[in-house]
Amino acid sequence: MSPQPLSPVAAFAALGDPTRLALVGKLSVGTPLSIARLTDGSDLTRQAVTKHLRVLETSGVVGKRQSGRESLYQLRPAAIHDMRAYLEDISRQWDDALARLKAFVEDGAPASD
Amino acid sequence: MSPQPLSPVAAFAALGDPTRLALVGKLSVGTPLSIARLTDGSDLTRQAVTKHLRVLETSGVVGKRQSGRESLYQLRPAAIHDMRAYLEDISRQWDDALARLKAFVEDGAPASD
DNA sequence: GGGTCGCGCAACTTTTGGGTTGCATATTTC
DNA sequence: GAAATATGCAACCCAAAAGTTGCGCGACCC
Repeated sequence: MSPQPLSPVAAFAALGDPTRLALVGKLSVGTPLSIARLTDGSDLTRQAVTKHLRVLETSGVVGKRQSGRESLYQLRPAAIHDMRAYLEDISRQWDDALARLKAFVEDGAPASD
Repeated sequence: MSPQPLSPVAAFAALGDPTRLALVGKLSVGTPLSIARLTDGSDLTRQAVTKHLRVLETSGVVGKRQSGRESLYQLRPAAIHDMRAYLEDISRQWDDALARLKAFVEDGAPASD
């Protein structure tokens, strides 16, 4: 079966490449696509695309399914969701920090514990 | 001034490294931190950290400010926000696609135009 | 069955990235 | 002003990533 989302790092790294992000874009339309299909628009070799897909699959961003002679790839929204959650966590921490700072400035040094 | 968020690709790539993601984590507490401060926990050289910070800055994830002899780095929530928005866009496209598929299955082929 | 289509594997080349070391320089501190 | 701090810059090293080519093989179409 497809690997569950691993580290957020791997997922971010997976999207941190123009080719792979483009692939994710194509897959975001929902329809499972074959390697040949995914290679079409690009100016890369099928092999290059294959390698990128492997990276996306390993990081849990996409899933692979075999259908006859073709390998169909599909987006895994769970991975996307996890990344979003991670970023939201960072945002939240930041907002909390700002809120504490604001309180500190307005109320004058509150008890620190 | 600090560069505005560039491509989402650059931002994702910036977070796609354990060291840099850790740096972002440290900076998410809100307090601006110097390079020496950011290097403390790590087992890397200050130079290595400096390079990573440069990547984070170039991609717009963090901002740099000079204070005397030290360089203070700070998170740029706008960049984080942009990444979230990007991921949400992908999620939305996916959900829409699924909804269309569901409608198709339940209602039987609706007019396609 | 023969031709074509879609892939996988392996070997190899070329960039890019992560890290280090060494040295120079501006700021602080005493 | 001397010592200590906090950085910046440049040259280098090594490993990993991106991409290509060549070849073999199962799946499909007529």
